[in-house]
Amino acid sequence: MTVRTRFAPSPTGYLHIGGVRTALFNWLYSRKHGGQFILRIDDTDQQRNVQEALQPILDGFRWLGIDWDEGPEVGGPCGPYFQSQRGDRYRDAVRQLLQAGLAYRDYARPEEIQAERQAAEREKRPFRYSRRWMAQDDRQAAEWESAGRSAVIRLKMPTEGQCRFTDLIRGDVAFQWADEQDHVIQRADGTCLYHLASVVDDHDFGITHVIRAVEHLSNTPRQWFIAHALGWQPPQFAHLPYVAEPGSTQKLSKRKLAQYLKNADFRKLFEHGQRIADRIGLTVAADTFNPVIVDFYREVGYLPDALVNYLLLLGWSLDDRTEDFTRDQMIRDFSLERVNRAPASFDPQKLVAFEDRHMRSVPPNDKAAMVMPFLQQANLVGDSLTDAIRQRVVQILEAASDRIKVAGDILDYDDFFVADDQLAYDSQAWQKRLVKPTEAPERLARFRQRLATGEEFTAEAVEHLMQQFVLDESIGLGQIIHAVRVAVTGKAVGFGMFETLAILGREASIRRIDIALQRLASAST
RNA sequence: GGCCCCGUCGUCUAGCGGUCUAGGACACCGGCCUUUCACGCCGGCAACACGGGUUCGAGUCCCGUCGGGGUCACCA
Repeated sequence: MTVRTRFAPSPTGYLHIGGVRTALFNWLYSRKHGGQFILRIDDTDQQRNVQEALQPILDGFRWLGIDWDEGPEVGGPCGPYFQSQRGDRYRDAVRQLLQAGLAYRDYARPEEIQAERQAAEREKRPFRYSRRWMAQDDRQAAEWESAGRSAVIRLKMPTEGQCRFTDLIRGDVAFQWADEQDHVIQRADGTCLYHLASVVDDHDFGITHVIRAVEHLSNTPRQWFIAHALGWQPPQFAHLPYVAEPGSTQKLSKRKLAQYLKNADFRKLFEHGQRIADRIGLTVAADTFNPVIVDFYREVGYLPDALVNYLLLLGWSLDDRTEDFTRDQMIRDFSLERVNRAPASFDPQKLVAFEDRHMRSVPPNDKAAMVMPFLQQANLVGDSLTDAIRQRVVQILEAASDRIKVAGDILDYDDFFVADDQLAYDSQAWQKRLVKPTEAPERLARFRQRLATGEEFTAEAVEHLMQQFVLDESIGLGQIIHAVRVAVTGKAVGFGMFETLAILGREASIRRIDIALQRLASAST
């Protein structure tokens, strides 16, 4: 039998990182076994604009390189893949359940159920609905209806024995039927609920393995019951541990951003992203610009492969040392047996380490392509890219090497793209390197004269020049280099000084030093 | 509270009865390198929740305790 797995997001407008991991494991499992991965949209309870709320999710998966064989935008033989369009199918199933006597029409009012529940609580016994308003036949139903009542359909769950099944991750599990409820599967208005819909879809789509978060483990008995009641063999189940908060064992939530920001590592991750977002004028939407949501990583220029690689290792491992996986390797090596049972907490530092490592292996031209949109959005380069700009970007990338961890980090080197007289100076660096050392301006002026001489203006040539200058002045390299750096980049830190000057070129370097000297002169008068 | 799940360094994990004085990675702390920031290299700190069993032998099996978490909808 062909392996068929699925991921069933509800259209909420954002892709949660825990959801991505679940989807990834499903995708990997299907790819590993030469099967299919299906995307189904759980919009049974959605009144909002589904398409609009779905787009970010589909975009997220595409960006991550998690493709689906059937589902929205690609179709497939089992469609429609939107639950909102499958109501008739669900109602057929409910009818079948009713006929088989495994579901019933319940005419209880919500407050009546509530009263029973409270009574049970008061008496400290587990609640289970009495079936007081279960219609025995059509006559009784008609009677209650004429009394102004309406019916929901409930499952007629077993009251004794247990539900047993083998979970591919957790092993044998058992639940007492007596602890289960007669869950509602269809509302009075005829719409059906998640559990029913999910079981019907899994069957209709030929899903063989349901790989989902452990939150669903306790839902499994009722779904198991529905499947059997409909005469179907339930799929295999595999319940993944949830992804926990940084530094905690609680489930990661997209609603607790403010709380997570108290965690230093999480905050650093967020603020780094936020700086980039500010620079490109990204209107930061509070509910999606959040490291718990995938959009965050795409917007600031993370590598999808790094995110995926990190997520892969959150709850799964191959052995005691392998950490870096290409897509092919992860497909080859993935297995449910090696999924962990304990929750794994989201560690921003480790994610960044993966990003860093993956970024190192990106060829310069690819990196340039990644970085270009950020320069454009920050208005540092125009929409049409000239060869000169491309060349400069590649030079910067080479000089910066692994200092650029995410594509948006290119903005740390904005000084290479602004006009010489528009350069912004870090005031602390300015003070420390140009104002406080009283001899700095004059020395800088002398160095500027040297820069104007010589033939070539390569990094090597500039280095030579500076070494000679230091000898002649009988000073250490540090006594000139910092002043030059602040003068030409405005910043206290950067990559190699000689590369910096070479990329800037002789003309701009000299002009920037002149501008800095003028500023110094006018400030001291 | 009922039911269920989980419990190895700060974090992700390896470990499927002896080779574990518990291995790797990230982080952290030193040192080296160095024009800054990084990188790199070298070194270091750091864990089997606890208590009983079983066994010649337990991180590994069993029971209990404690701790953490999930879930208990006419949400998905």
